[in-house]
Amino acid sequence: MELRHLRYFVAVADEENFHRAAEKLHVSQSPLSRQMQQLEDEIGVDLFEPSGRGVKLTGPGRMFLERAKAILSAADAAVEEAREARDGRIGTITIGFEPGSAFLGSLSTIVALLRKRQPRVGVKLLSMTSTEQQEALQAGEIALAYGNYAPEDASIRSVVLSRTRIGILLPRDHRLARKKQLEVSDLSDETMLMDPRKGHPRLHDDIIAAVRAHGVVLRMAPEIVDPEALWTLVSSGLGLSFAAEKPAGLFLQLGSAVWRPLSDLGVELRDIVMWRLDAERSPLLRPLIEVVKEVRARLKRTGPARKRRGATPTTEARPLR
Amino acid sequence: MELRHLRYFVAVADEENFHRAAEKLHVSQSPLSRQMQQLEDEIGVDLFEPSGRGVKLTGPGRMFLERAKAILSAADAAVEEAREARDGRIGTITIGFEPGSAFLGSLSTIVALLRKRQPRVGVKLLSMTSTEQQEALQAGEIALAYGNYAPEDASIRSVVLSRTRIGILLPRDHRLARKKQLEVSDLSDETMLMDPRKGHPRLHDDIIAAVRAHGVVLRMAPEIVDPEALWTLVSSGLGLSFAAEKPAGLFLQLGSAVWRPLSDLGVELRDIVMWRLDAERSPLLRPLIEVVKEVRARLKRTGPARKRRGATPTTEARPLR
DNA sequence: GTACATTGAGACCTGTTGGGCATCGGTGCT
DNA sequence: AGCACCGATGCCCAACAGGTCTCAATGTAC
Repeated sequence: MELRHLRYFVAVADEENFHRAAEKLHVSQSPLSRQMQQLEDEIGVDLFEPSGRGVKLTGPGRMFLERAKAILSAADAAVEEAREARDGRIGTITIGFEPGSAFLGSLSTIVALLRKRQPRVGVKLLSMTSTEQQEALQAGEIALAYGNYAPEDASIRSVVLSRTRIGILLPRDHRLARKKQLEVSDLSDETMLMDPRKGHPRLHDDIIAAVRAHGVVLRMAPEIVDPEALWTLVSSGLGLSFAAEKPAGLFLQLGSAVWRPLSDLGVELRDIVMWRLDAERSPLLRPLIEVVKEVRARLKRTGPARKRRGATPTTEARPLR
Repeated sequence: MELRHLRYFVAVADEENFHRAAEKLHVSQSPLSRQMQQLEDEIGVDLFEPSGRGVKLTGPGRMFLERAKAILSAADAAVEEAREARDGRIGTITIGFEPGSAFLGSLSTIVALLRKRQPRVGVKLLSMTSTEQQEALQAGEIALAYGNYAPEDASIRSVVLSRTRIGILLPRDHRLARKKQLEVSDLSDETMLMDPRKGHPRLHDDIIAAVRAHGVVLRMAPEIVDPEALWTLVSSGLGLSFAAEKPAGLFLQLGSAVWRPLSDLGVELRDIVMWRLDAERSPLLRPLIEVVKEVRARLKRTGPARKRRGATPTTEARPLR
């Protein structure tokens, strides 16, 4: 059975007359008759019965007519949908992001802006490490990556949305809390809480290496299994923790811990958006990349990528998660 | 675009490999490639893109795949449904009935029994006069007729389910109410209420003719527009009315009117089921006809078609509607 | 009732096209 | 570098969709 059979069948059923149906279909009556016989033979059901001049549908034929019409319009819709997808009006975009370490604020701004402009384009977010992001980008599994590390690959374009200093989260009544600004050497006698390495292996390693470069060996508390607990543990005086300056906002209400910049760590947290160069030629992804560039321009205007180190410290901070 | 294109497309998309897909489809790789090119050309969308060895779907291709699978299974379902309809397992049966005058009790029994045995067969009830029934039966618009008059046509088979005497409905305190049994001549001085002729033209005419045969000319009240009001009007003493013995059940509670048999009217009300002879060869209708015959047999057993005239009268009665 | 018009089915022919075979250029794996 | 495998392409053939003509059946008009 082919769609041709259904198209012919619908025409004959509508006209109840082979000649008129043939005319409408721009074929002659004879092949039309044969196609209908073929259809009836194939499904083994009589679809038409003689009726005065012409034919009319049998009971099963009436039911088959409804189905046939549905199938034909489904076929038309499928083609139309494919064309819309080709033009980027519909589809699904998959974005890989490093959880927590990314400024989800910017990511959600990007997604919200895209949804406003391309409401029929779906967005799927996948949480992954920066290494996984590179692989997924190359494999085409994600169209956009949102994280802290841009690859050197020339086929990957990256845009830095913002930079954030990494400092230290410490109890309000800790002796170091009196200093406006800390140095790595200050940490040599402290117990450090670190959240699990597997979430951000590279950032984790970079921090450890930067500290080691200062000749400081950190005393590490056992890895925190539940990163949500980090702030609470710091507040309780169990240890200090590295943390980004920009807040996640969730833990600020508590106020029993404060954040101080680390002047000589040399590691900063960056929010970077990455995509494959060839993505810029995709009708589906072009609007998304437009949005990313606009968001970057907006951030540049409001706060020109805080590059001045040692600026006013703030208690606004969040754990590295 | 034909279903073949979709079948091939689904196979290639599933296998991500033209050779394997061709093998599965029992064609060679070459025509498969060409069919896919043809499909892409027709809808104007690239569905596949090279990927290592083999191919993989593009974004639009993935969306088209879902649609294609849906269309193919819809086509299979349509064929399966047509076959089920052919075998009478599904479908819709239209029944024409004379409203009110039919013992709807038997009709609903028949329908209920059919629904139990063929739960996927729908029943559509159309209200019509006996004349309309004959025409609709012949035209094939209804498969079954339920009414008071069977045609003489040899191509129509009819089964009498039950017979009911026609008597008189009269106020409880009417002088004739003292008699257990009335005769047509008793009506000569009475005002008769008749419901509109158009509902049951033939029954109406038959009664008039039977009365006239006794030389009695009825004094008629204006035709009742709302047949529901008949019982109330009789109770109010505005006149008498012809009525069947078997109750509709609705008006019996009132009790301010009674029913008496008319011994010499010679018109009785019959519940008859009719169908075209060729219906017995229809797989859809055969179970229905089976049910009708069973219901008749059951009625024969319980009350052998009350043929004895002048039996015990009853106040159970209903207007002729 | 007869003559006529119209219907769908069937025989026959033709042109298109789906399918097979062989080959080619390209690509990933060893 | 060699090899195996991939999809694309040219060429051929056979199947079949479609056209023309005809026919038997069935309504319809007179």
